[in-house]
Amino acid sequence: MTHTFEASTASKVGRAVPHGKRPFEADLARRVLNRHMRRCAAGTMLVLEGEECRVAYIVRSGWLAISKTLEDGERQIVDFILPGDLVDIADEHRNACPVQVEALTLADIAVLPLREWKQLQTDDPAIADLNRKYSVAILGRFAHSMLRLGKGSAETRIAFALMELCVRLTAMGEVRNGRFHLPITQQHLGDFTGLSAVHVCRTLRRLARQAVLTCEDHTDIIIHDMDALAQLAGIDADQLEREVVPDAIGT
Amino acid sequence: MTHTFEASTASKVGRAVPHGKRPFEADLARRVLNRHMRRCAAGTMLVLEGEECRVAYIVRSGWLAISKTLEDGERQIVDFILPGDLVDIADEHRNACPVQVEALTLADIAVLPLREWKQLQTDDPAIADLNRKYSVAILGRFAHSMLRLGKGSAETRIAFALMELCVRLTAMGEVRNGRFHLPITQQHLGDFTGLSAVHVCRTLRRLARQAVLTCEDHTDIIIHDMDALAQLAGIDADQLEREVVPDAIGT
DNA sequence: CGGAACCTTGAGAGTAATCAACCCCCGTGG
DNA sequence: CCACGGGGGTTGATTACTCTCAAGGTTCCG
Repeated sequence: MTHTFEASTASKVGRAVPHGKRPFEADLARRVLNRHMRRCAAGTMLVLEGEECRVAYIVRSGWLAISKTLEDGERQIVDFILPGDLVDIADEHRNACPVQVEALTLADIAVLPLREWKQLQTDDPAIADLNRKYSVAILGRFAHSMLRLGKGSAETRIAFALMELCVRLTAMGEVRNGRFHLPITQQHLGDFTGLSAVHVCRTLRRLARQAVLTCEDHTDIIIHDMDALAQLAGIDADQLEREVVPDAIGT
Repeated sequence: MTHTFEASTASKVGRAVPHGKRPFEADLARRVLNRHMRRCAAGTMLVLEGEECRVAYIVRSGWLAISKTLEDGERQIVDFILPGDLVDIADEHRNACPVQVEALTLADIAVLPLREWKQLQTDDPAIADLNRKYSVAILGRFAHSMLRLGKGSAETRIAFALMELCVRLTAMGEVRNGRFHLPITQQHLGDFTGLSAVHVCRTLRRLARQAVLTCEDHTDIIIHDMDALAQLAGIDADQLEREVVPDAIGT
């Protein structure tokens, strides 16, 4: 039973609310969360499209994906969920969830029944506030993604996806010298950017040839020239952080 | 002063909550809304990207677009706002809105300061509930749009866009025999589907040649074969309604 | 050692963008 | 009344980007 909500995660999550308030670190929240921890293998489906969903997820470790599938099987990843993130897509008023949620890596997740999750927000206004920030951040990410999907070239989309992940991981303290771990395949990146895995590969190689970034061990990304990447993505890194990272909202 | 929130609109909006509850028809709501009515010419920018936004909009008549622009000027329409819809993108915690809101046609809009909007929700739980439904609907529309933008062909995207609008307009009673008014240019449709205006035109003509639909007067669409359109869009019309129309959520 | 999953690269095909010309409709002003 | 201009829409020709198919490479693991 190693996967409880103790120090390491609590401090990481706590960073989401910098100025002294750390909702998920509060005794109450930690106790509730620990009661619902669950470990999921990579590939586990947490919510299937069209099935009902009456729980909220708070991720302690591992990456999740929220995705949606076309009738012919083509899949679009709508959002990546990183450690410390909150997934609140449940809707008590309907019995069919419009999206799918799956674990991309081994993941430790608190699975909160909707009632307890609401209670937690009622009991601790800071948690309600955090929830609002996550909603705002996800809307920001959606708008950005739609813009790139609709009007961006392959280079723009890849550059943007990497910048978004880099900015979010930076806020979690997971980036050192422009280097971060990317525990997903090129296929996943393609499902997120609307490109084929083959073209993701080509685009990454082209960026590497331009000395913008390097891929290492197929699992790490090192960004050498953030300005060039921002130029390709068509966004300023600071602005992106404000619009996409819950930690940066309202501070 | 013709643009007050009286019978015609109130009943249309009221349809959003079928079972006897009609929040925007209640005396209180109507009085507050009428105090803030504003008429906007086509092309009016209500919110600029990057500027602060401290108001909510409730549309009485006319179409709006929520859009986002790339540095090179390419624009993506993220969502269309129809009569009776609610736009609540304001965030009291930051001073830069991530998207732009503009009137596509002449429009009558209630512009509610955030404080009054919140008060209204506090005073009338039915309005708070309505707000939640609109949030859920917009998320559903975003997920669908992202899927089509990422993985759909031009035909799929156009078919989906028309189906979404048809379904939403049907819920408002604005569709008769598959025919509805589309007060936007092909350029707008292109900005929404991520296609060039030229290719929107070609695709519409192809659909017309296949007898799926007809365009009339450049402003009306008549859908002859909804099943074929649904097939192309990759979605069932009933399912789409449940996921995209606030009226249909939680009923 | 064999297999599986993923990455890489090349060649060819297909889709949508761009450029360009023309049309139509409509409002304006001579 | 008509000439004019502007905004959309339509169509064709050409270009460019991305997909698909295919083959081979690497790493990891049973």
